[in-house]
Amino acid sequence: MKRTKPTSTIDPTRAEHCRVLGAVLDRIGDKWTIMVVAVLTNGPARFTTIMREIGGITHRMLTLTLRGLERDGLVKRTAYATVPPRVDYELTEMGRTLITTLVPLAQWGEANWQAIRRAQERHDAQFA
Amino acid sequence: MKRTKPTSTIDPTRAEHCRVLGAVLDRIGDKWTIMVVAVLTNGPARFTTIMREIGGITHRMLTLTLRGLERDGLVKRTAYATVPPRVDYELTEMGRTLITTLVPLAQWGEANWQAIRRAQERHDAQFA
DNA sequence: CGGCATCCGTCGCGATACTG
DNA sequence: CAGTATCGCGACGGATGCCG
Repeated sequence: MKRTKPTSTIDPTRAEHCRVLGAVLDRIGDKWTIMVVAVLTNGPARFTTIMREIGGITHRMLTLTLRGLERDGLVKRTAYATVPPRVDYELTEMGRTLITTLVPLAQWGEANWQAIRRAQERHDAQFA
Repeated sequence: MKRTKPTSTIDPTRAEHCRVLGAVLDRIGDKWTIMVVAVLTNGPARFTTIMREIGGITHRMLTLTLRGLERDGLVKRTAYATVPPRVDYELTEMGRTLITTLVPLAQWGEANWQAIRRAQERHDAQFA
C-alpha cells in the first residue's frame, strides 16, 4: 500500500457531519435561543410571558431571537389585530424535533459537570 | 387547587435541564471546540497536525481551544522533551462520550438544513 | 514545533428611548 | 403589549512577533 500523503486521516463523512454540526451550533449556540425554545416546549406563549419565564433577557434580544427562530421555520408567529396587540409564538414540528436531539447533550451535561468542575480545579491548582 | 401566580408553567426539572444545557452549549458552542474534538476522534494527534486538518484556525486559537479542553478534562496533553518539541493531544474517556451525544444533533442538522434554507428564503422573500 | 504576549478590528448584546 | 432604532461597551478572535 502506497501512502504518499498521510497528513489527513479524517474520513470525508465525518468531516461533513462536523461541518453541519458546526453550522447548527453556530445557530443555536447563542445566548438565548435554546432558552426560548425550552420555554416554548410547554406550548404556545406570548411575548411578555416568554420574557418573564426566561428572566434576564432584554426586550430587544427576545425580539431578535424570535425573529431568527421564525426565519428558520422553528417557531411560528401568530399576531392578533387586537388592542392591545397580542402575539403568540409556538414551536413548529421541526422546532419540536430539535429539542429531542438535545436531550442526550443535556443528560451528558448533568452526568459530567461535576467531573468537569473537578478537572478544572485540578488544572487551575497547578498554576496557583 | 389554588393558583395564585400562574405566571410560570415551566416545571423545575425542565428548567434545570435547560440551565445545564445552556452551560454546555456555552462551553462547546464556540467557533473551534467541536472541530478540534472531531479531529481528535480519529485518535491522538499533534498540534500542527490538528491545525492542518481543521484548516483556517490560527495558531493562537488552537492553543486556547486545546487549553480549554484540557482544563475541562476532555483532552489529555502529552509533551515529549525532545528537540524539536512534540506534543500529543488525545480525547479522554469523557471527551469521547461527548461526541456520541452530539450525533443526534448532527443528524438533525443534515435532515433539516434544506428545510431551514427554504424557510429562510420564504421568510426573506416577504420583505424583499 | 509548540506556546505566549500584544495589538486591534469586529460584533454580540445590554441600556435606553420612541412608535403603533 | 409588541416592535424598532440608536448608542456604547466588552468579549472574542485574527494577525503578528518573540521565546523555549
